[in-house]
Amino acid sequence: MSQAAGANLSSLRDHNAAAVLSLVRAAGEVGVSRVELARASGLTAQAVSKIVHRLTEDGLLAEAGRGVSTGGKPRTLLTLVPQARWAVGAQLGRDTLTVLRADLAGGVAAPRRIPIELADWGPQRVLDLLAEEVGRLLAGLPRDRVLGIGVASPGPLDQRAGLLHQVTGAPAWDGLRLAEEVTARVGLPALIEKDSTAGVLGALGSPNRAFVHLDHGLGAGLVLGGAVQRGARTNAGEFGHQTLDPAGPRCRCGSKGCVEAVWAAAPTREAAARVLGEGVANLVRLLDLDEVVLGGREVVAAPDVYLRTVRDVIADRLPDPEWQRVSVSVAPAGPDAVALGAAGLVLGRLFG
Amino acid sequence: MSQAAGANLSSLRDHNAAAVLSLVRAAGEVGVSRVELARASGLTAQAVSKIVHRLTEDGLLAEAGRGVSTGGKPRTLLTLVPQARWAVGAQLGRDTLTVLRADLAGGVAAPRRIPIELADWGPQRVLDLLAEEVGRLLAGLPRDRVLGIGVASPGPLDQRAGLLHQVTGAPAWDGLRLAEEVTARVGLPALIEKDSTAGVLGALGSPNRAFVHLDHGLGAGLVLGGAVQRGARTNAGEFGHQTLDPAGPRCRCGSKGCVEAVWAAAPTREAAARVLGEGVANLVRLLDLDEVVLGGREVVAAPDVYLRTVRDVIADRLPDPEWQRVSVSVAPAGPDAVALGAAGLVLGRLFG
DNA sequence: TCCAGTTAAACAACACTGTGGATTAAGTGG
DNA sequence: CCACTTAATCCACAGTGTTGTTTAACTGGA
Repeated sequence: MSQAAGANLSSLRDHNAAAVLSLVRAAGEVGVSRVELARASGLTAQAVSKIVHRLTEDGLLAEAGRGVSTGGKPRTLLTLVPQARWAVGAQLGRDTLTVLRADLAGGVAAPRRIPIELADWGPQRVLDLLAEEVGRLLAGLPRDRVLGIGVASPGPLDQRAGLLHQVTGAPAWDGLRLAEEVTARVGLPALIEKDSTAGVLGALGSPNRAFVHLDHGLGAGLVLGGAVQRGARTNAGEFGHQTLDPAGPRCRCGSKGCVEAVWAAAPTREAAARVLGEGVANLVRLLDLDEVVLGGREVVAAPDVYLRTVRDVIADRLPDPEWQRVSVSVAPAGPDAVALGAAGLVLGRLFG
Repeated sequence: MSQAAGANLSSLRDHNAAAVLSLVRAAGEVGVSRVELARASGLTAQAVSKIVHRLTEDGLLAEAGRGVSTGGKPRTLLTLVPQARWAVGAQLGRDTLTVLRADLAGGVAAPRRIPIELADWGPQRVLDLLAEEVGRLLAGLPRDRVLGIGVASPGPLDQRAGLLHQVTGAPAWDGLRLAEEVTARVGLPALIEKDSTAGVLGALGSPNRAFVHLDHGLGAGLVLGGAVQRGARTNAGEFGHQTLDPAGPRCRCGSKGCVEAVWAAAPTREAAARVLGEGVANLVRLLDLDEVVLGGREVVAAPDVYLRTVRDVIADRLPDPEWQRVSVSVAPAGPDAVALGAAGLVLGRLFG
């Protein structure tokens, strides 16, 4: 419909390599055999054999023991070599800069959270600090094993062009070519992403899932049909400004009764969690999700309240047993979820 | 992330053929040259040449005049041969069966709307009628030029498995293997789709768009990131059951203040359209859409009211000029939009 | 201990994809 | 008439996954 892009033989090779790599990653530490890869990918055994050979030569895969025999030669198990490649992930928060290194398996190394004043300090000082931290993070690592850096930022922004729009309350950052600036400073390919969207890439999960980000505002990162959804202007996920109650309080966006405004005005955390639950139930039903991951500062502060309440509201609002099968969880990486997702954005290119 | 499917050389060929075909379709009756196709697809001129040759032999493309010379040999323009292939589209409505034939360019031939009683008549009678109509529709057409039939139905349903769930108010249809039944009766490959989702395929459009379907209920069909979104249980688009006002009237789904309930309770059509506008504004903002198409019986009855009001509400709710660029329109195929989309589902396979 | 049977993985020849360089087709303009 | 330009094709080729065959490694019964 849109991306009528042709593919050539090297695209084909890369695509299949990514498919195999992705399947091996999904298998985790247990490993998978070549036969299983062939069956799951639809490729022939011979093709898998060749692809695995190439990936092994590149150091991305390794053999890890054998499976049990079922009457013949036992399967040779393959696993990812997590530390064959790295990606840097960063989150520019209003008052915190988070930086970390992620390996191929999504493992976090050397996470750091540094207090900053995003609005007051302005881009130069913050980005210099970022570069310094990245330098520390990559000290001693061969540069050709570092795929790049992903930077998550509050929106709105232009993800494709790599530039920021008017970040609320931080005019100095307006129009900044963030991706270019970062590349120039740290010497790595840089990608930028809205914080809530980055969050959804922080861990593997269902092809139809959302990351609900409770920080200063309310945002959502969406993976639908197996693909990250950014929308026409790369600003999808404005979950917080869905009208939930036309009689509700006025929101900073100008409208009345946005989820975010109602949530912020709730008298107790329990009540706020119920409001969130309503919004999440809407989301689940509209997009037919089967997984919702909660993250962000507010969730980290009170994971149990949010988890329990959101589950309750969903059970209440979606009584059909078919719809009950929605996994609601808290992002395992906790306060690093968004930065890890930013790194995941970079790693994602290897996995298709 | 999910579909780690491998691809082989024939997938590659089909993919590129679809890409080229899709570009030619997008060019419309003006036509495109091979050089332009090469540039747009990223393929080499030679590859495009070969692909066009194959497609021309299959009768799908034809040369249609020459462009103007820019100092050298003028470009040979290519266009789709619309009637090289056909697809049948059908919509099972509660009180109407719509059947039509669509060509490759999305042109409608021989549309028919027949009064039925979906719930009372039951599957056998309705499907026999469908088969009869399809027979009439395809009389004299070589069968190998008919790609298949798409059938749109009220949800919920399992699109992948091709079976219906409990269609509200029509228990006789519950659990019916609709795709199989249709194939058995009309002798064509059959695909099924939720009516609102089918609607979004009724015409070409933005890669991030929604079809908002106002019929007995309110549904939405979503194309995001260039792909139709069906969700985990292939029931995405439950737009009507988004809570819009917790103090609103009780909905047939059990919740209170769903968009659908508030909409249905509106005293005037103007008021109903405003409610719809609120819901659409939520949708646009959440998913960052740049195109919304309105369709369904209620819209056909009063297109102007809905069009104007929805545009007004969006302008009001999304004041940022960046967000203003949302095209709101009424489905050009009018009452045939959903059936045409069902046919489009089948045709879509040719275009990737 | 041997050996037929079974399953996994690799080897070898091959078909078919798009690619790159050279060639032909069909115009423009002096 | 001819140099020049642009479009499209011809031809040899590199590289992908595929098919058919062979080797590796284990099970289990004689």
